[in-house]
Amino acid sequence: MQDGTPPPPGHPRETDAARGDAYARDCPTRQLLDRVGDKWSVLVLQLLGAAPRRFSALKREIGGISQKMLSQTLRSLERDGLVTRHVEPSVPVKVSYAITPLGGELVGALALMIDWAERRMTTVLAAQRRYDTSAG
Amino acid sequence: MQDGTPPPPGHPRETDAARGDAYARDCPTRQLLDRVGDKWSVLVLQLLGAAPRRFSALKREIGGISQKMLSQTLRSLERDGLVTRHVEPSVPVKVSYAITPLGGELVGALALMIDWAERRMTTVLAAQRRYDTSAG
DNA sequence: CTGTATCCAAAGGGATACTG
DNA sequence: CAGTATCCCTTTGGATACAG
Repeated sequence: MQDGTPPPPGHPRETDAARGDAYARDCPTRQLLDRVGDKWSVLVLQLLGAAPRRFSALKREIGGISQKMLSQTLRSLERDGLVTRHVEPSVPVKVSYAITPLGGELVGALALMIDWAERRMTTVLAAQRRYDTSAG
Repeated sequence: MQDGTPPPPGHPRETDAARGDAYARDCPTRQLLDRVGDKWSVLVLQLLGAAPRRFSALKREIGGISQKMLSQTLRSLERDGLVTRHVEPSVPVKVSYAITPLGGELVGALALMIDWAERRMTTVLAAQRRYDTSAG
């Protein structure tokens, strides 16, 4: 990586050589994906990005998510400062979640990726089939 | 989801009601994250997005990735049509990987997300610390 | 209604050894 | 050099039961 191959843009510079494990671990992108690359986070963020919702509404709309995972995902997003939690002290209790400004930013930053997925995933699926049949 | 809460933008419409598991499974975003949300794919895509590289170069630059995972990640990206593999029949053999136009598109679509991560992950980390100390 | 706790199966991923 | 195969530990996440 010293003249022929330019480094990829947008990474923590490091002293460049001298260590091998630098690139992966300080990488903010990896830190982000460690948190929202799981099975449900982006889905929840998107829904909350459109409008605040109750726990049960999220559960119903996502469909396929377990109570445990929804709870866990929401707690994680709350911890990250991406969503807020509001408890209405009624009986039974009502809890609603909303996106924070920071979370809204992230949803915005994910928009292009989501767009790409919607336009191109069929192409990817097709490539897979080609690969599987020709090499399979 | 019929008047008060608008649906989030950019999702497969469905017949809307009648099934619970719709939202999650047809979602192209989930399909994408299932493939590139893993530990190494985005990192590899970024590197190859900047310039083609040999297997060993990737291994060295990423540092922390095992041979097995690099191989597996590259195979998966190749299968998805995001990178190409070129074998130079020398002894020992030299294999280099390059991004495809489709893969380049994806790297572009991820740019905003990566940008956000680099600008905001410290904020997220701070939020986590606040959450952890206040809630104990 | 909104969780938490437990149990368990499956997937992810590292270390190591081996191959062309 | 560029993989593949194996072993094995860790993590993820679903099902279920229970609680405020």
